Amino acid sequence: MATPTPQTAPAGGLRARKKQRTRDALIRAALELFTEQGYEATTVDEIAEAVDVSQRTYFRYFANKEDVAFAVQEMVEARFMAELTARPATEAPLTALRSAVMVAWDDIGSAIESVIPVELHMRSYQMIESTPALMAVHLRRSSELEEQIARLIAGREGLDVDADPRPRVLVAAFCGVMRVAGKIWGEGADCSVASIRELTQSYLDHMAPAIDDDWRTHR
Amino acid sequence: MATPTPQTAPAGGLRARKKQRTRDALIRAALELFTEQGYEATTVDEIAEAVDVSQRTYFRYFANKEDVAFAVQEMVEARFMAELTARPATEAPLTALRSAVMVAWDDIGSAIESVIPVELHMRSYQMIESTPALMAVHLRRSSELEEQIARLIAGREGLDVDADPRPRVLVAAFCGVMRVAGKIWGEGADCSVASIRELTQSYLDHMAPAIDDDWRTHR
DNA sequence: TGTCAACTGTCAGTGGCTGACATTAGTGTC
DNA sequence: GACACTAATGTCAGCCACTGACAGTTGACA
Repeated sequence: MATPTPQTAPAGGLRARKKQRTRDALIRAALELFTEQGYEATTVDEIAEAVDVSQRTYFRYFANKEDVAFAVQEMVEARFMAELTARPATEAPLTALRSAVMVAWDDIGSAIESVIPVELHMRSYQMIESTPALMAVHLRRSSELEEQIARLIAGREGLDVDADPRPRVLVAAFCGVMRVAGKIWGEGADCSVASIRELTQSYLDHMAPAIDDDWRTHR
Repeated sequence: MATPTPQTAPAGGLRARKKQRTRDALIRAALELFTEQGYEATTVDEIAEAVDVSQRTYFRYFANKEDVAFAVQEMVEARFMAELTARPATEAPLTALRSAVMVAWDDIGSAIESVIPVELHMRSYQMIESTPALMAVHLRRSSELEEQIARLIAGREGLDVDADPRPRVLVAAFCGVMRVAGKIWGEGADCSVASIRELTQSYLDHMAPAIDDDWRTHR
């Protein structure tokens, strides 16, 4: 179960706070090691040692070696889903998705900072994109999120997600475009939140035109 | 299975034929074990033992435990890419993609049969979709294929895939929709090639309408 | 303060995967 | 057919991810 209180909240008693501290330390240490010497070249023992806990303890916090790399990402996704849920039902589906992303990008930076430096998160993102094993997990996680989004969209529109293909189709197309934007961002030089926000906007603008039959008439 | 193509070709010398036989046997044994007792519950030792080779030999044919599950899939993808390459450049991008898929589905069955029973491949597909570790690899492989397709489409249209976002955007949306179709097929009861072909067609038809702003005006 | 439960460390063991080296078995040549 | 050459395979040792079992430690709470 993910920590329900990710913010600077007092977080219950001493035991709970200690746990949170260990978890955050493991994330920080892991990401630092991964980005510095590479994911494969880093052993779980090293991560555990850096935080001064046993390997066994690491595996009590994270199910496997990959999971720790997505701890921050999980926060970001939760934020997006919250924004999407909050969009008014009067908005058209694609408009709601688009707005939720845009709003989410605006305050995700500070949320990340509560666990690790944003700059480290940026480097981690690039590392994920360039590490096959992590890329695979990243994509699977994305597809699970995709399913959640489709159900939410279907709910807004009063549709049965299994009977009407449109929610899944739209969300698949939307997420596909988002993934491309993320990839291009990772390859680029500008590691700012502003740049990914802008890229997202631009790519979503291209969605409808790209589906048009003939690209040659309107260059 | 009429075998109109020289699929049963002599394939070089004895050594080469033996190698091919071992490889096919490993695939068959692995898929049979995976689908019967589950992917995780099957060890590489079991697969190797079923074919009467050493574990080390298995790893000389396949880089890891996952790879063997995608050997047939790889054939299918190659077939699709060949069809896509063969489409006339006068076709609009989405039309070419669509046509290539449709043509490919038509004769993929017999190509698969040359290695394993189609029915086993169907069960394997479902197993992949329901095994997280394999699903992750499946998605990564798909995204790599996606990149190839985008470059091919860009080439057809005389565009720079890095400068013009439309190829990647279209392909991302297209592949997203294809993936949803595959998923729905895997969940359904009809395990025929005809049914996935039909599903694909139907879902692609929904693509453009789904992107429209308002779903309520044209139900 | 003492009891309980949560957290952690240690240890042993399984399974995926690799490098090194010896052995076996097609291939081409005389 | 004997012979060297080399690809394919088997064996073995070892690393690393991951897990179950058990014991020790430390917050929580009456």
